[in-house]
Amino acid sequence: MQIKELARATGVDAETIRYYEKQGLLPEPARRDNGYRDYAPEHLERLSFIRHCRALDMPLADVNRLLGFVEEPGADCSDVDLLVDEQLARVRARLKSMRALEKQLLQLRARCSGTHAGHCGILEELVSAAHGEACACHSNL
Amino acid sequence: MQIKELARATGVDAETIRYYEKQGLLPEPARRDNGYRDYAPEHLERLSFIRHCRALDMPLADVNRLLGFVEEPGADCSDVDLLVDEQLARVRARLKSMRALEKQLLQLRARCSGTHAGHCGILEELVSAAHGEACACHSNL
DNA sequence: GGAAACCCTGGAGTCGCTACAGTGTCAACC
DNA sequence: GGTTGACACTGTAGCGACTCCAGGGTTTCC
Repeated sequence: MQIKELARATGVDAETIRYYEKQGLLPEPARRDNGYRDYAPEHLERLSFIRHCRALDMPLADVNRLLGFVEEPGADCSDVDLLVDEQLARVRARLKSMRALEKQLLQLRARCSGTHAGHCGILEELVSAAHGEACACHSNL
Repeated sequence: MQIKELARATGVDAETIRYYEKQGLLPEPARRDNGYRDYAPEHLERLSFIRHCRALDMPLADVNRLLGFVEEPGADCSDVDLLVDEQLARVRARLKSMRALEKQLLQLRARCSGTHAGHCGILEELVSAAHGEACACHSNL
Protein backbone atom coordinates (compact mmCIF):
# COMPACT_ATOMS: atom_id res chain seq x y z
CA MET A 1 0.00 0.00 0.00
CA GLN A 2 1.48 3.34 -1.03
CA ILE A 3 1.25 6.39 1.17
CA LYS A 4 -1.44 7.98 -1.00
CA GLU A 5 -3.64 4.91 -0.68
CA LEU A 6 -3.25 4.93 3.08
CA ALA A 7 -4.02 8.63 3.02
CA ARG A 8 -7.20 8.05 1.05
CA ALA A 9 -8.26 5.09 3.20
CA THR A 10 -7.95 7.07 6.43
CA GLY A 11 -8.58 10.63 5.29
CA VAL A 12 -5.18 11.64 6.66
CA ASP A 13 -2.88 13.81 4.59
CA ALA A 14 0.25 12.03 3.32
CA GLU A 15 2.45 14.69 4.91
CA THR A 16 0.76 14.07 8.22
CA ILE A 17 1.40 10.33 7.91
CA ARG A 18 5.12 10.98 7.40
CA TYR A 19 4.97 13.35 10.34
CA TYR A 20 3.49 10.65 12.59
CA GLU A 21 6.26 8.31 11.52
CA LYS A 22 8.89 10.91 12.36
CA GLN A 23 7.26 11.40 15.77
CA GLY A 24 7.40 7.67 16.45
CA LEU A 25 3.63 7.12 16.42
CA LEU A 26 3.60 5.02 13.28
CA PRO A 27 6.29 2.34 12.87
CA GLU A 28 8.50 2.69 9.81
CA PRO A 29 6.96 0.74 6.96
CA ALA A 30 8.84 -1.50 4.53
CA ARG A 31 10.35 0.21 1.51
CA ARG A 32 10.10 -0.80 -2.12
CA ASP A 33 13.13 -0.90 -4.38
CA ASN A 34 12.50 2.69 -5.39
CA GLY A 35 12.45 3.84 -1.78
CA TYR A 36 8.69 4.32 -1.62
CA ARG A 37 6.98 3.43 1.65
CA ASP A 38 4.94 0.22 1.55
CA TYR A 39 2.29 0.03 4.24
CA ALA A 40 0.72 -3.09 5.73
CA PRO A 41 -2.84 -3.44 7.12
CA GLU A 42 -1.43 -2.96 10.64
CA HIS A 43 -0.45 0.56 9.68
CA LEU A 44 -3.97 1.31 8.55
CA GLU A 45 -5.34 0.06 11.84
CA ARG A 46 -2.85 1.97 13.92
CA LEU A 47 -3.36 5.16 11.97
CA SER A 48 -7.13 4.87 12.39
CA PHE A 49 -6.61 4.49 16.11
CA ILE A 50 -4.44 7.61 16.18
CA ARG A 51 -7.00 9.63 14.25
CA HIS A 52 -9.77 8.47 16.49
CA CYS A 53 -7.88 9.69 19.53
CA ARG A 54 -7.05 12.94 17.76
CA ALA A 55 -10.75 13.39 17.00
CA LEU A 56 -11.12 13.32 20.79
CA ASP A 57 -8.51 16.11 20.83
CA MET A 58 -6.00 14.08 22.77
CA PRO A 59 -2.39 15.27 22.59
CA LEU A 60 -0.11 13.01 20.53
CA ALA A 61 1.89 12.18 23.65
CA ASP A 62 -1.25 10.69 25.22
CA VAL A 63 -2.06 8.83 22.02
CA ASN A 64 1.40 7.35 22.17
CA ARG A 65 0.83 6.16 25.71
CA LEU A 66 -2.50 4.63 24.73
CA LEU A 67 -0.78 2.83 21.87
CA GLY A 68 1.56 1.36 24.46
CA PHE A 69 -1.41 -0.05 26.36
CA VAL A 70 -2.87 -1.46 23.17
CA GLU A 71 0.41 -3.27 22.50
CA GLU A 72 0.49 -4.69 26.01
CA PRO A 73 -3.04 -6.01 26.67
CA GLY A 74 -2.27 -7.48 30.09
CA ALA A 75 -1.04 -4.24 31.60
CA ASP A 76 -2.88 -2.33 34.25
CA CYS A 77 -5.23 0.01 32.47
CA SER A 78 -6.15 2.31 35.32
CA ASP A 79 -3.83 4.80 33.64
CA VAL A 80 -6.14 4.66 30.64
CA ASP A 81 -9.03 5.80 32.79
CA LEU A 82 -6.89 8.55 34.21
CA LEU A 83 -5.87 9.67 30.76
CA VAL A 84 -9.45 9.84 29.56
CA ASP A 85 -10.51 11.64 32.71
CA GLU A 86 -7.76 14.19 32.27
CA GLN A 87 -8.82 14.76 28.70
CA LEU A 88 -12.42 15.19 29.82
CA ALA A 89 -11.33 17.69 32.45
CA ARG A 90 -9.39 19.65 29.83
CA VAL A 91 -12.37 19.71 27.51
CA ARG A 92 -14.71 20.81 30.29
CA ALA A 93 -12.44 23.60 31.47
CA ARG A 94 -12.17 24.84 27.92
CA LEU A 95 -15.95 24.57 27.49
CA LYS A 96 -16.53 26.66 30.56
CA SER A 97 -14.27 29.47 29.44
CA MET A 98 -15.72 29.32 25.92
CA ARG A 99 -19.22 29.77 27.27
CA ALA A 100 -18.12 32.81 29.27
CA LEU A 101 -16.42 34.07 26.14
CA GLU A 102 -19.55 33.75 24.04
CA LYS A 103 -21.50 35.69 26.63
CA GLN A 104 -18.91 38.45 26.71
CA LEU A 105 -18.81 38.77 22.96
CA LEU A 106 -22.60 38.94 22.80
CA GLN A 107 -22.64 41.74 25.35
CA LEU A 108 -19.89 43.49 23.49
CA ARG A 109 -21.77 43.27 20.22
CA ALA A 110 -24.91 44.62 21.86
CA ARG A 111 -22.99 47.82 22.56
CA CYS A 112 -23.04 48.66 18.91
CA SER A 113 -25.80 51.14 18.21
CA GLY A 114 -25.84 50.33 14.52
CA THR A 115 -25.70 54.00 13.58
CA HIS A 116 -21.97 54.62 14.07
CA ALA A 117 -22.82 58.30 14.56
CA GLY A 118 -19.45 59.59 15.69
CA HIS A 119 -18.75 56.87 18.22
CA CYS A 120 -18.46 53.13 18.50
CA GLY A 121 -19.93 51.42 21.52
CA ILE A 122 -17.77 48.35 21.06
CA LEU A 123 -14.53 50.28 20.99
CA GLU A 124 -15.65 52.39 23.92
CA GLU A 125 -16.31 49.27 25.90
CA LEU A 126 -12.95 47.78 25.02
CA VAL A 127 -11.12 51.00 25.82
CA SER A 128 -12.92 51.41 29.13
CA ALA A 129 -11.47 48.07 30.12
CA ALA A 130 -8.05 49.61 29.73
CA HIS A 131 -9.06 52.24 32.28
CA GLY A 132 -10.00 49.56 34.76
CA GLU A 133 -13.66 50.57 34.77
CA ALA A 134 -16.35 48.01 35.29
CA CYS A 135 -17.09 46.31 32.01
CA ALA A 136 -19.29 43.52 30.83
CA CYS A 137 -16.33 41.24 30.30
CA HIS A 138 -14.45 41.61 33.52
CA SER A 139 -17.55 41.40 35.63
CA ASN A 140 -18.04 37.91 34.30
CA LEU A 141 -14.54 36.53 34.47
CA MET B 1 7.89 52.30 35.06
CA GLN B 2 10.08 49.24 34.67
CA ILE B 3 8.93 46.19 32.80
CA LYS B 4 8.37 44.22 35.99
CA GLU B 5 6.07 46.90 37.35
CA LEU B 6 4.08 46.94 34.15
CA ALA B 7 3.98 43.15 34.32
CA ARG B 8 2.64 43.22 37.87
CA ALA B 9 0.13 45.98 37.09
CA THR B 10 -1.35 44.07 34.17
CA GLY B 11 -0.70 40.47 35.13
CA VAL B 12 1.23 39.99 31.90
CA ASP B 13 4.57 38.21 31.92
CA ALA B 14 7.55 40.46 31.15
CA GLU B 15 8.61 38.17 28.31
CA THR B 16 5.16 38.52 26.80
CA ILE B 17 5.39 42.30 27.00
CA ARG B 18 8.67 42.23 25.09
CA TYR B 19 7.04 39.86 22.64
CA TYR B 20 4.19 42.31 22.01
CA GLU B 21 6.71 45.04 21.39
CA LYS B 22 8.56 42.87 18.89
CA GLN B 23 5.26 42.12 17.16
CA GLY B 24 4.48 45.81 16.88
CA LEU B 25 1.49 45.80 19.24
CA LEU B 26 3.15 47.88 21.92
CA PRO B 27 5.17 50.94 20.87
CA GLU B 28 8.81 50.94 21.88
CA PRO B 29 9.12 52.63 25.27
CA ALA B 30 11.80 55.13 26.24
CA ARG B 31 15.05 53.71 27.55
CA ARG B 32 16.93 54.69 30.66
CA ASP B 33 20.66 55.28 30.64
CA ASN B 34 21.27 51.65 31.48
CA GLY B 35 19.15 50.49 28.55
CA TYR B 36 16.17 49.39 30.65
CA ARG B 37 12.72 49.98 29.19
CA ASP B 38 10.83 52.83 30.82
CA TYR B 39 7.08 52.60 30.32
CA ALA B 40 4.56 55.45 30.38
CA PRO B 41 0.91 55.26 31.49
CA GLU B 42 -0.09 54.98 27.81
CA HIS B 43 1.69 51.65 27.66
CA LEU B 44 -0.26 50.38 30.62
CA GLU B 45 -3.49 51.41 28.97
CA ARG B 46 -2.61 49.90 25.64
CA LEU B 47 -1.42 46.66 27.20
CA SER B 48 -4.64 46.39 29.20
CA PHE B 49 -6.56 46.82 25.99
CA ILE B 50 -4.56 44.07 24.33
CA ARG B 51 -5.09 41.70 27.22
CA HIS B 52 -8.77 42.42 27.29
CA CYS B 53 -9.03 41.49 23.63
CA ARG B 54 -6.88 38.43 24.21
CA ALA B 55 -9.22 37.43 27.06
CA LEU B 56 -11.87 37.41 24.33
CA ASP B 57 -9.53 35.04 22.46
CA MET B 58 -9.03 37.41 19.56
CA PRO B 59 -5.98 36.80 17.39
CA LEU B 60 -3.23 39.38 17.79
CA ALA B 61 -3.72 40.48 14.18
CA ASP B 62 -7.31 41.44 15.01
CA VAL B 63 -6.19 43.20 18.17
CA ASN B 64 -3.77 45.19 16.06
CA ARG B 65 -6.57 46.25 13.74
CA LEU B 66 -8.72 47.27 16.71
CA LEU B 67 -5.84 49.33 18.05
CA GLY B 68 -5.81 51.11 14.72
CA PHE B 69 -9.47 52.01 15.14
CA VAL B 70 -8.81 53.23 18.67
CA GLU B 71 -6.07 55.52 17.36
CA GLU B 72 -8.35 56.89 14.68
CA PRO B 73 -11.66 57.66 16.40
CA GLY B 74 -13.35 59.20 13.36
CA ALA B 75 -12.94 56.15 11.16
CA ASP B 76 -15.78 53.94 10.06
CA CYS B 77 -16.21 51.31 12.69
CA SER B 78 -18.42 48.87 10.84
CA ASP B 79 -15.29 46.75 10.52
CA VAL B 80 -15.21 46.59 14.30
CA ASP B 81 -18.65 45.00 14.30
CA LEU B 82 -17.54 42.56 11.64
CA LEU B 83 -14.46 41.67 13.62
CA VAL B 84 -16.46 40.97 16.76
CA ASP B 85 -19.01 38.98 14.80
CA GLU B 86 -16.29 36.87 13.24
CA GLN B 87 -14.81 36.21 16.66
CA LEU B 88 -18.23 35.24 17.98
CA ALA B 89 -18.69 32.84 15.07
CA ARG B 90 -15.29 31.25 15.77
CA VAL B 91 -16.14 30.84 19.44
CA ARG B 92 -19.50 29.29 18.64
CA ALA B 93 -18.09 26.83 16.15
CA ARG B 94 -15.50 25.78 18.69
CA LEU B 95 -18.17 25.49 21.40
CA LYS B 96 -20.21 23.19 19.23
CA SER B 97 -17.36 20.79 18.58
CA MET B 98 -16.30 20.91 22.23
CA ARG B 99 -19.77 19.88 23.34
CA ALA B 100 -19.72 16.90 20.97
CA LEU B 101 -16.28 16.06 22.31
CA GLU B 102 -17.42 16.10 25.92
CA LYS B 103 -20.25 13.75 25.06
CA GLN B 104 -17.91 11.34 23.30
CA LEU B 105 -15.46 11.31 26.18
CA LEU B 106 -18.25 10.66 28.66
CA GLN B 107 -19.46 7.71 26.63
CA LEU B 108 -15.93 6.44 26.35
CA ARG B 109 -15.36 6.67 30.08
CA ALA B 110 -18.61 4.84 30.74
CA ARG B 111 -17.09 1.83 28.95
CA CYS B 112 -14.78 1.28 31.86
CA SER B 113 -16.16 -1.43 34.11
CA GLY B 114 -14.03 -0.32 37.03
CA THR B 115 -12.80 -3.86 37.65
CA HIS B 116 -10.15 -4.08 34.93
CA ALA B 117 -10.57 -7.87 35.06
CA GLY B 118 -8.44 -8.82 32.08
CA HIS B 119 -9.81 -6.26 29.67
CA CYS B 120 -10.27 -2.55 29.30
CA GLY B 121 -13.53 -1.27 27.84
CA ILE B 122 -12.02 2.05 26.90
CA LEU B 123 -9.19 0.54 24.91
CA GLU B 124 -11.57 -1.93 23.28
CA GLU B 125 -13.75 0.94 22.20
CA LEU B 126 -10.82 2.88 20.81
CA VAL B 127 -9.43 -0.14 19.01
CA SER B 128 -12.80 -1.05 17.54
CA ALA B 129 -12.81 2.35 15.91
CA ALA B 130 -9.68 1.29 14.06
CA HIS B 131 -11.64 -1.65 12.67
CA GLY B 132 -14.32 0.65 11.35
CA GLU B 133 -16.99 -0.78 13.61
CA ALA B 134 -19.78 1.40 14.90
CA CYS B 135 -18.60 3.29 17.93
CA ALA B 136 -20.00 5.89 20.23
CA CYS B 137 -17.70 8.54 18.86
CA HIS B 138 -18.21 8.15 15.15
CA SER B 139 -21.94 7.83 15.48
CA ASN B 140 -21.95 11.33 16.88
CA LEU B 141 -19.54 13.09 14.60
C1' DG C 1 32.32 42.80 48.25
C1' DG C 2 29.05 39.35 47.40
C1' DA C 3 24.46 37.56 46.61
C1' DA C 4 19.86 38.17 44.97
C1' DA C 5 16.95 40.19 41.97
C1' DC C 6 16.29 42.54 38.20
C1' DC C 7 17.37 43.91 33.14
C1' DC C 8 19.04 43.07 28.19
C1' DT C 9 19.37 40.39 23.46
C1' DG C 10 18.87 36.70 20.43
C1' DG C 11 17.59 32.30 19.52
C1' DA C 12 15.35 27.90 20.30
C1' DG C 13 11.37 25.15 21.81
C1' DT C 14 6.30 24.15 22.23
C1' DC C 15 2.08 21.66 19.43
C1' DG C 16 0.27 19.52 15.36
C1' DC C 17 0.50 20.01 11.51
C1' DT C 18 1.18 22.41 6.63
C1' DA C 19 3.79 24.06 2.88
C1' DC C 20 7.40 24.45 0.43
C1' DA C 21 11.99 23.46 -2.51
C1' DG C 22 14.53 20.46 -4.90
C1' DT C 23 14.92 15.97 -6.58
C1' DG C 24 13.67 11.23 -8.12
C1' DT C 25 10.29 7.65 -10.11
C1' DC C 26 6.72 5.77 -12.81
C1' DA C 27 2.97 5.02 -16.21
C1' DA C 28 0.80 6.63 -20.20
C1' DC C 29 0.58 8.82 -24.43
C1' DC C 30 2.49 10.71 -28.96
C1' DG D 1 12.61 8.35 -27.39
C1' DG D 2 10.51 12.39 -25.39
C1' DT D 3 7.22 14.61 -22.63
C1' DT D 4 3.67 15.22 -19.48
C1' DG D 5 1.48 14.48 -15.07
C1' DA D 6 0.96 12.35 -10.90
C1' DC D 7 3.11 10.43 -7.52
C1' DA D 8 7.28 9.68 -4.23
C1' DC D 9 11.36 11.19 -1.32
C1' DT D 10 14.14 14.35 2.08
C1' DG D 11 14.83 18.34 4.68
C1' DT D 12 13.58 22.67 6.23
C1' DA D 13 10.67 26.61 7.42
C1' DG D 14 6.32 28.50 8.82
C1' DC D 15 2.03 29.10 11.70
C1' DG D 16 0.22 31.54 16.72
C1' DA D 17 1.17 33.08 20.93
C1' DC D 18 3.86 32.58 23.70
C1' DT D 19 7.72 30.39 26.93
C1' DC D 20 12.26 29.34 28.14
C1' DC D 21 17.10 29.58 28.00
C1' DA D 22 22.02 31.14 27.58
C1' DG D 23 25.06 34.53 28.38
C1' DG D 24 25.72 38.76 29.63
C1' DG D 25 25.05 43.52 32.34
C1' DT D 26 22.95 46.39 36.44
C1' DT D 27 21.01 47.55 40.73
C1' DT D 28 20.08 46.93 45.48
C1' DC D 29 20.64 45.25 49.86
C1' DC D 30 23.23 43.28 53.69
